[in-house]
Amino acid sequence: MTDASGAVTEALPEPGSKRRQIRPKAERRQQLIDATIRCIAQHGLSAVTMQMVTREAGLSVGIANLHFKSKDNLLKETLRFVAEEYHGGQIEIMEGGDILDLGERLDALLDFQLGRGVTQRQKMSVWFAYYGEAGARPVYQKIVSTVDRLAAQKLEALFIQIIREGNYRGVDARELATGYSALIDGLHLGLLV
Amino acid sequence: MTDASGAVTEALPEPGSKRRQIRPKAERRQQLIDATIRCIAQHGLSAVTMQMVTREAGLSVGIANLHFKSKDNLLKETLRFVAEEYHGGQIEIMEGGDILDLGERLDALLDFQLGRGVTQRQKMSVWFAYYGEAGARPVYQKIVSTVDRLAAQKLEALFIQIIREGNYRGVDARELATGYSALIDGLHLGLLV
DNA sequence: ACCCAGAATGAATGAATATTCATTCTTGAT
DNA sequence: ATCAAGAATGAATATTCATTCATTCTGGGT
Repeated sequence: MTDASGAVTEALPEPGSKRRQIRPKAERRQQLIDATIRCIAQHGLSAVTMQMVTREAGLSVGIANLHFKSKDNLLKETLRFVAEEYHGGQIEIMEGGDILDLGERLDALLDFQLGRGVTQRQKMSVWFAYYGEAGARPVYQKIVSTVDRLAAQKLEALFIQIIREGNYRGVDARELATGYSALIDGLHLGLLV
Repeated sequence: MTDASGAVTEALPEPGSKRRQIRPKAERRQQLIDATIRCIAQHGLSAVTMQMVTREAGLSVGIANLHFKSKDNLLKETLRFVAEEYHGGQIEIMEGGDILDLGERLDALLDFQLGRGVTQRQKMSVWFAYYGEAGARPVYQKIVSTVDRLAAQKLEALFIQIIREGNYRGVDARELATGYSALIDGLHLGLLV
């Protein structure tokens, strides 16, 4: 095919190229999960469709059911990814040996929890979208609560250390951890509106 | 019609009666909103269907579109109802003249916010279900933020009074109000999982 | 006793969407 | 070069669901 000037067109694979690319399974899964996150953040969990997600990922509809077996499963895996990433990051900070001072460690935790990029904001949208459905979906509840409980334990452990080190009296580490978590969650929620 | 004993049956409209009842518009609207709240709490916002809501209300499918013009509108009105009830209750406590002692007033507020019946829990589910979608739906955001802002102002006013009365130093009422609200929201969230 | 405004019904319609699968294409091994 | 394995595609299918509307029913007014 030639254009008006007679030059041969369609030479380089431009952005919207239809060239079929074969990539390993793991990469495609992540690509689809990332697309799902963006779709949920932008359109809301209840408006997400398979077509939407696969288009966002630049792939065909069939592929989502090839790598995840259903829409339900894709959503579940997306929640698992976000949950593990968020809580995993916290846990790494809390038990990581690279920061020795406890005060600094708490600062780093706060920084991680409240630091905000577009991506972070998107993940929070996803997080709360699932919270909204958690009451009705035991599967979601289980994923969230499993990973949540672990982070809560680490946080309590951190507070226990801080209390001991500072010789504070009359403070219950568990209550402190609960309150701290609730406060952070509430602040996140406020950022969404 | 008579049964074996000769007595006249079908006298009283038993529970599952098919007898068509005509009721004023306002009553039907509330009936449908209540059913919607229960459905969202039980099945999640994204799983709610018109059939589900009308069956829960014990009415036919057509009626929802008669009183609300669409599903979208029914959901919007349901959110408005929950938002106004929740924040209206808070505001009433905060500016109500029936409790004069400020400490007691704060206690009453806490009681209202954390007191828990089944109904309260259901409403919380609804509340957070909408939060999850708020990022994607300007309409929801507007409803929530409008009513939210007002409650935040009243809360700040209450804290200003308390700070003045107690002669506390170095405390910012606005920050205190923000933190208090976030803490309450976070605790509610925790209760859902 | 009769009417009728409008409340209520639910089968039918059409649009949206998850899922399937026959086919096409890519890549690495031989 | 050729081939096979399996990754990717997207048109077709089946299902689910919001919305419509022709029809039925109710209760207050006359």
